[in-house]
Amino acid sequence: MPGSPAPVQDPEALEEGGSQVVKALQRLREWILAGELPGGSRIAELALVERLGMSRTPIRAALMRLGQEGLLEALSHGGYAVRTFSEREVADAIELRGTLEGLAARLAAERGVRPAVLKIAQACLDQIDQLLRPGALDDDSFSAYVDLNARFHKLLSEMAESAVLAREIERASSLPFASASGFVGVQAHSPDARDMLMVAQHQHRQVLDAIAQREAGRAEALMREHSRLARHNLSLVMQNPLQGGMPGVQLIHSPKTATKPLR
Amino acid sequence: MPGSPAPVQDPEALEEGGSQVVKALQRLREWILAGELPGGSRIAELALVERLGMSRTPIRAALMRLGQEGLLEALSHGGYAVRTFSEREVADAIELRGTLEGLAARLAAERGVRPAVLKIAQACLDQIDQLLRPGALDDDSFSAYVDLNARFHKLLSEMAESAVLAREIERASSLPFASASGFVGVQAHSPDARDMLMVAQHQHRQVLDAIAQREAGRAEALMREHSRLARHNLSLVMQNPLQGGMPGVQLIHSPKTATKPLR
DNA sequence: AAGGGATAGTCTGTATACAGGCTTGGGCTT
DNA sequence: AAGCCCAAGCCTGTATACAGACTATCCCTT
Repeated sequence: MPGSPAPVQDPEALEEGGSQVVKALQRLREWILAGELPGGSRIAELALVERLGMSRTPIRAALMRLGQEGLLEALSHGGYAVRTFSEREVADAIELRGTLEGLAARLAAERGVRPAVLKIAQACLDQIDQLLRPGALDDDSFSAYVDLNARFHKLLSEMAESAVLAREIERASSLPFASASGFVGVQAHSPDARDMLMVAQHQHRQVLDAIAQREAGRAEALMREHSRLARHNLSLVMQNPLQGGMPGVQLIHSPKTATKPLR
Repeated sequence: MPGSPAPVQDPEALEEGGSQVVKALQRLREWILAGELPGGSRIAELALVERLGMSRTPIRAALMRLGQEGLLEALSHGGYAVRTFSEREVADAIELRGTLEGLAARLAAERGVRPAVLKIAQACLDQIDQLLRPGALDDDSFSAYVDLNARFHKLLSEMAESAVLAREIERASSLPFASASGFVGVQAHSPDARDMLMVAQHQHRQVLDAIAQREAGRAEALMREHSRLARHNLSLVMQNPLQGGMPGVQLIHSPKTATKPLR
């Protein structure tokens, strides 16, 4: 009998994170990327009811959303499983993001960008330059770089002033290893780290210049090429599986591991 | 008291369409594209409970999904509204699809396609040729063309053998006016109709040839250009708003109509 | 008369109950 | 001993109940 008073919303549950659905989304994403909920494992809603401390309804909503995001795989007979990715699928996802960002850069160049917006982006790049000064490359700098890099990429996607495209770029970047900043930390402690970031930063500058100069084709090509850095980092990780580089790596399986034995 | 027996699933409800969620999705899409549920109007779940004859749970699932598909807009204070699109947004969506299909064509050309698959695509184009023989252009032929055209585009997206990309192309084509076949019927009764289809068919042939010859750049450029036909049809519709061309046109508003007064 | 506040109605987010189906384990048969 | 059948348990899809919040209308005050 549902008549029991049952506080519909635990006050503490709302403390942060808005609705229960949002909270479930965040926690689930964390768990999947951290490797709890290992790749390929089926997700039982009831288990999540316990672990998340909420009812099935918001959990189901979160699972649906993660399914459409691509982090979960909808099983044919109902339910979800944590998805795994082949190296090629990850490479394709990176290529996809690069293509979309290239399109955004091209549209921005063709349509023109307000000087104020260009200024903001340039300021963002200036901050990155500060971080990359020789000898200032500690962990904090890396973390700051990741933030600024994400910000610059977001600014670029907004320059096209296309809600449709911006949304799709965000979608394509939702997989952590497809996102612009996903693999940056891979060689955080490699001596080559700074060199690669310098290359990336050069590309940032060139893209912004191309957009400012209304050189659409150049802007597009540059953004595509820029995404190849992530792909390079991907192959580094796969060849040399040193841990800790990135959340979610354990979801990438080598090609020979069967993709389908899930069920 | 929920103890009432309450047949959980009305047997008639299952007759066709699988689960209730799928049924709700189909009906809602129909209604939105047919112009019931006009653009901008808020969707009340309870009204749908009556009209769809099912409970709120599957309806909510369908609404969530349509929201992520882009046909509905999530309101800030909860609930959904039927989304409307500016002409530029539609043009961007078409450009997006063209870009993604271009990427698929390029990947297919780079990676190579099994001869058997190429044969199937060629057979598909042969069938379209048959339809386009002079003088055989009635409504049935148009309907058949739409089907074959959709099939060819789907074959192309599969040639890249990238699940990630195929999925994204399907997503980008989910808006009817962004899909490859969306605007085909626009000038069904125009004297120029056959001419344009001939152009499209020529591009189909060239793309397939480029892929077979492993000419990746050419394949990509051709698919992008191919999407410009849809964009041309879009501008035709907007200049000359003769009705009946396509389901969902009423969701496209002229740029001056405010986009935000929803709430 | 106009504006502000209070109240009632409606709606969404969440929790829970129920039914059918799939999976899994054990027992039986050959 | 191995394979098949049956039954029990769990799990998902669906329906419904409840509580907080927003909206809109109406009345009161200035």
